[in-house]
Amino acid sequence: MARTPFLTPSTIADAALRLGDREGGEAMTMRRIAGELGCDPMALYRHFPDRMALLDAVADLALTAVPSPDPALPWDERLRRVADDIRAAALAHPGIAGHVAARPPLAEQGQRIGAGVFAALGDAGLAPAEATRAAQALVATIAAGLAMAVRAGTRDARWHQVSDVLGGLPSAPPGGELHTVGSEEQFSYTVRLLVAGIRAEAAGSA
Amino acid sequence: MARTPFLTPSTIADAALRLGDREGGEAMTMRRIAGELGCDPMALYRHFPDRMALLDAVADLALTAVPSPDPALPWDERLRRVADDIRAAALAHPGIAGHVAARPPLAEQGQRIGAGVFAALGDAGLAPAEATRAAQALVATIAAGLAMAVRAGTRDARWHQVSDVLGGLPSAPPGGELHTVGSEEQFSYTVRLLVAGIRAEAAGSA
DNA sequence: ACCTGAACACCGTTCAAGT
DNA sequence: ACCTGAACACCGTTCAAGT
Repeated sequence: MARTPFLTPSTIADAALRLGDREGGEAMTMRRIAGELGCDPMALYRHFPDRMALLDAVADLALTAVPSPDPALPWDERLRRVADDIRAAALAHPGIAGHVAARPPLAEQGQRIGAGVFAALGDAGLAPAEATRAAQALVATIAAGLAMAVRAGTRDARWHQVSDVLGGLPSAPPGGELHTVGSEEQFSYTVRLLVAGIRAEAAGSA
Repeated sequence: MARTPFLTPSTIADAALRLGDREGGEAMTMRRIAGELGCDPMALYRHFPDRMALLDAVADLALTAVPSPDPALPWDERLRRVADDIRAAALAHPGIAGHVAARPPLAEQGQRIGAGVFAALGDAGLAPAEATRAAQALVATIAAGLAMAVRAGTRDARWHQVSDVLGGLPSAPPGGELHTVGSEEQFSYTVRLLVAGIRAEAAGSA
């Protein structure tokens, strides 16, 4: 009676995302996802080769909320916005955010967003080969910032020590000025640094 | 007879690192680390509160090979070198490299290296509060590049698709020019972009 | 003080059937 | 074609003893 009539990759990913939202990332086991759907754990293996592939699909699903970069905006604004949007979309689903950070999705949504990033870098004046490298750098940076946010937001107290460690060094600033590790401000700052580097690169090769 | 007389955090971390080097990261379970030492798995809990804390110690141990940045060098050269050195030290121990990337060590070695980074950023002309933010950005970038290298180097075929995906976009470069995801070149390029951004930031606030 | 051993409450995944 | 159920080979960790 607790069984759903259909089982598709999409209904499975939906159920897993829902479960992760409700009970956290560690709850997303094959057994408990199956429980959410009212089916046997093994039924999932008909639609995904293994657990990682299932989580990849959930991660991609979470990125549907990210708008495609608007070509009417300046390229640097587009890059900064897409970074913020990816961060926000991932953190809206804390259960899968860690997976998004650890394995940037390359499925449907990932490719859509990647194309927007690539176009923005082209408009920045980078040649295709440079744009590819810069896109990888940007993906890595977004992933890293997101990973920090995920851990800072959950129970990794170690991350609060980063500020303490740096703050304890000679000539450190008064504590109040520190940006929290994983904060939106710190994320935006890092992306801004990278975008400034891209601008310098584009100017250098122009 | 297969038992070691002493069990200390240091001998445990050594054994775990050795095991990881020999049999890979997944082999570093409490049970198998204990097997390497010839002791009961529960004996490890007398020296570490849980598995994560043990792996943190192993990760920090792997960073002993990273030289402290040489203050005689220009600040940007110092930053680029320490990034390369961290990457090399982590990849020299593939079993723990993923953990270094996922949880940048904050213990003894991490603090030593962090102090060197902070000093270099001060020499770049950044005020302490800015240097703290930039140091966090650099740590995030190194961690992200390292994470890419770890996955590209092991069995995550998905990562080779990144180039394919970007390469399949309109106006993509000829395939041969692409830097492999996770390569040393791509890592250095990303760090270089960030350092260029830091330089721009320092110039702007000078 | 330090280590052990059995047990608890789980995992992902394979395999042989079921309908 | 699609799903099930039992089983395999593991996990991290708690708890009550041992020496």
